[in-house]
Amino acid sequence: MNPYENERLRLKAEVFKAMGHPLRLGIIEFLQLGEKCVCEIVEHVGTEISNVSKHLSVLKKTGIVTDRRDGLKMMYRLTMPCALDFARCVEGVVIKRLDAQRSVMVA
Amino acid sequence: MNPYENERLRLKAEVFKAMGHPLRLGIIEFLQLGEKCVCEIVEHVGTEISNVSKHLSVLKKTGIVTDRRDGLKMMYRLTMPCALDFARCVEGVVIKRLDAQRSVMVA
DNA sequence: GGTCTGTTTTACTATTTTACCAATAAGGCA
DNA sequence: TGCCTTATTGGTAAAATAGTAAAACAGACC
Repeated sequence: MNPYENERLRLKAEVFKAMGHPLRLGIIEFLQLGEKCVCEIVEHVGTEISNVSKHLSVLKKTGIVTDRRDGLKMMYRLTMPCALDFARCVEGVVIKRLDAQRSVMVA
Repeated sequence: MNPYENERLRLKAEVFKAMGHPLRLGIIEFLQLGEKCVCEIVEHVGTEISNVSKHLSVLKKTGIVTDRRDGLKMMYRLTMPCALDFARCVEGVVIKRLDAQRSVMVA
């Protein structure tokens, strides 16, 4: 593994890592509905606005979302559509695990 | 966001998080070539075997890989093919950033 | 049983991430 | 200008993660 290869993996891992938090994933899914302001995102995910803002900056840094100002509001939108394709795929795996958990709980 | 929704996002984020480490991503890409033993993986990624073992357990826990014993060796293989599709997609984004970095270095 | 090989687990330290709260922008409007 | 709304940044404590080395484990083979 040469330096270029290491850097490639590091950048790539950064994208996955950015998506690897429930709140950030929730934001990404919400943004599928279209451009949203921070205030709408806060309302949807239900946590401190400062917390949301920081998570948004993580997503922005890796290029998953981008923002623009609209008056007082900052509008965020997705810039990596393929992220959603994969998210859908993972969904299948996750649903299985959720069902398994429910079976255990019911039993 | 109800409890089920939260749990769904948590599990889903776990998959991304597992892929969000350069070493683990390197392992995943290596396993595209087919089933490999821990010793081969160690040689490929170039770090302590105990470290590789721990990363493998993370990947296994989330269902990205699975293992089987073959004599003394533990063989690992991918179980989430779609992970690769997304990885390829992210690749495009990453390559752009890498190129940008190189431009800066050259300039 | 004893020993070798291949792998996992444990114990430890250093670093990173996270959530919360307070403080600080930055734009709109009286 | 002053004040309101919206969002970001800084600080801090708690929790999670990563890497290393040593110990433990599991199967193969004598």
